[in-house]
Amino acid sequence: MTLYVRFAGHMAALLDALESAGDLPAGLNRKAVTVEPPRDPSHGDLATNAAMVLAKPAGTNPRALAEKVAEHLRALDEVEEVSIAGPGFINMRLTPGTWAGELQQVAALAGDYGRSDIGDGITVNVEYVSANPTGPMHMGHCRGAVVGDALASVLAYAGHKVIREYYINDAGGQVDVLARSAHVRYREALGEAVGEIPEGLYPGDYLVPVGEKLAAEYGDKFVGAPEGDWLVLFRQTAVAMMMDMIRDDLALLGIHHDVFSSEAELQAAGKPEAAEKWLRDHDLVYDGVLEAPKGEVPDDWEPVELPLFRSTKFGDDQDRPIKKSNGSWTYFGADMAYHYQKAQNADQLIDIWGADHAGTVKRIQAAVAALTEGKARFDVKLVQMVRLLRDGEPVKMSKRAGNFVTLADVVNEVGKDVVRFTMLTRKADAQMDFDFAKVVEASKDNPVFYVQYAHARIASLGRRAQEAGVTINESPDLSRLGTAELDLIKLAAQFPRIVEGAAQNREPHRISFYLGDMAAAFHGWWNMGNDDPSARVIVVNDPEITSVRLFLARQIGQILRNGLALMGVEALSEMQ
RNA sequence: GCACCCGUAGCUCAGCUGGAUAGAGCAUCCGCCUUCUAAGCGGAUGGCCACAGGUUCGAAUCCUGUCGGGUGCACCA
Repeated sequence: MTLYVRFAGHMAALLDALESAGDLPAGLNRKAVTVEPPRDPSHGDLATNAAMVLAKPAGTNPRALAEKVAEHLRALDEVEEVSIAGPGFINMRLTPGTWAGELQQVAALAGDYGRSDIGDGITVNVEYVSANPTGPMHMGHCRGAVVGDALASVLAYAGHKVIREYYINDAGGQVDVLARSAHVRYREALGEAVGEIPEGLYPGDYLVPVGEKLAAEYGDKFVGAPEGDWLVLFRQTAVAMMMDMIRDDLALLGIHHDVFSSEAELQAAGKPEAAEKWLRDHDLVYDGVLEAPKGEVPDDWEPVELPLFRSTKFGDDQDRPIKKSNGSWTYFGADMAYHYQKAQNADQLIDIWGADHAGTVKRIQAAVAALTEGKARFDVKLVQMVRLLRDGEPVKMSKRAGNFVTLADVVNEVGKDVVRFTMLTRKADAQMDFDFAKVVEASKDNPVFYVQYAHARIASLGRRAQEAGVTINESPDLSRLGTAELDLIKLAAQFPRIVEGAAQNREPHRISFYLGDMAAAFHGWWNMGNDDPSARVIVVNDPEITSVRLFLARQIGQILRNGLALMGVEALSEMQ
């Protein structure tokens, strides 16, 4: 059991004791009680706000209550010193042995140090990427892919059951365009000079193999045939091939989804109809006419009666159509049914979306709230755009010409680990620059490098010690840990809390920031050896202190590895 | 016009789901460094947390309004 978990337990037991002694009324809400490291380390190792939070409901004053709490805390073996400060903070300093014990925990738990059970086995469905199956993945998809994947890993590590899901938008107009584009390539494969790809179709070369496959399969049967004869067939083949391509792209990033759901299949199975019926029965869908849009009204706008979902009842500013005037489902209509389906198999849902879809968040949240009757937690994480730069200059892209920067290009140029780490160096809802030059820079400014470098340094230590001829004691005497070492352990001990925070807030970037801090602290410790040879890890004439420091360094390395694993980044044993 | 995201050091960004004196890197200034792994190290300067109210023991954090930036706004996905 890790330290913070244990102290949460101490706290609960102590409050129970105060209750039964009559010092505290029973049944107080303890949710706001925390045991955390104070911001200012000079206050101590741990601090609790218990007295301040509970004093008022208990009808007493914080200092008096703090005194009683402190009394119990002083009785704990692990606690060296307790003091009451400010408005009623209770600060604790822990014994060096407690920190040494935590270090042993890292060694004992190894890859599981940081694992948590706060998820309590809850099933969370994380839907991410869900790029339209009309071409290879480009950099616009990359950040959401990485954030979603890392978030899924963090949630799993924090004790959730996680379903990684991809929604294939294979039912809308854009896949018909894909099929038509494929038809042009099909004719081309049969020897026709098709010239330039017509405006409005997908011009990319990646459809050439699709045309070839269709030609091989069907010969010239559909060359002059009406669209109705081949559209569905071509669409299916093209979508399947696009999905293969996308899966390959994702694999380059180390991303593998558990479930791929098809919008077309969802519709074929009548899921939207079922959702509509349920909503109509609950008076949440009605037939109505929307007002003309505010702001710029499109030229072809005309009032039509459509089946509308009452999203305004859930905070949206307009009711939303679930079907088009031609009778087919809107994207939203199908998506609503899709979310309902996901909610059947999961307790909580998370969608990772590009920020350009921010405007549609409310309606889908409204739909999920309606269909699950408010029972399922549902978060939409918006991921902001990434600006691609090369030496500070924006990389020009034109989607129409088909020369967008593909994900594969970027991964091939800078590597999977650099891409993944960099995508997590900013919180998801902040815009980000991705500079090809900077992300591979070997300097302190580049967190990717800095963290890897720390890990590589640690990895090299065992080797070094051996070369220096120092005999290493694998179970060293940890009472020889000094203040600088204990400070490192204190930061290391926070890793489990960071994981929990990242999981609860759905913010995987916290892991990368923490790893940056941990690496910086390690480098700082290491650099002490520059000025003072006796502060080095390897002290040739003192095998015991060398063993102690090596043990510590290895556990730091373990934590860096655990954190990097959550981000899907491999830890390097040496820098190239 | 409306909605959403954002506004923290000169710049790029953190800020642990309300805690004590708001942090890091870069830049600037001052020292040091030829090494247990080189791609540096230590220190200093720098803030009305956009602004104004409110909530409470306590606010960068929550609420309301204002200003400023970004994005999106019928049956497109």
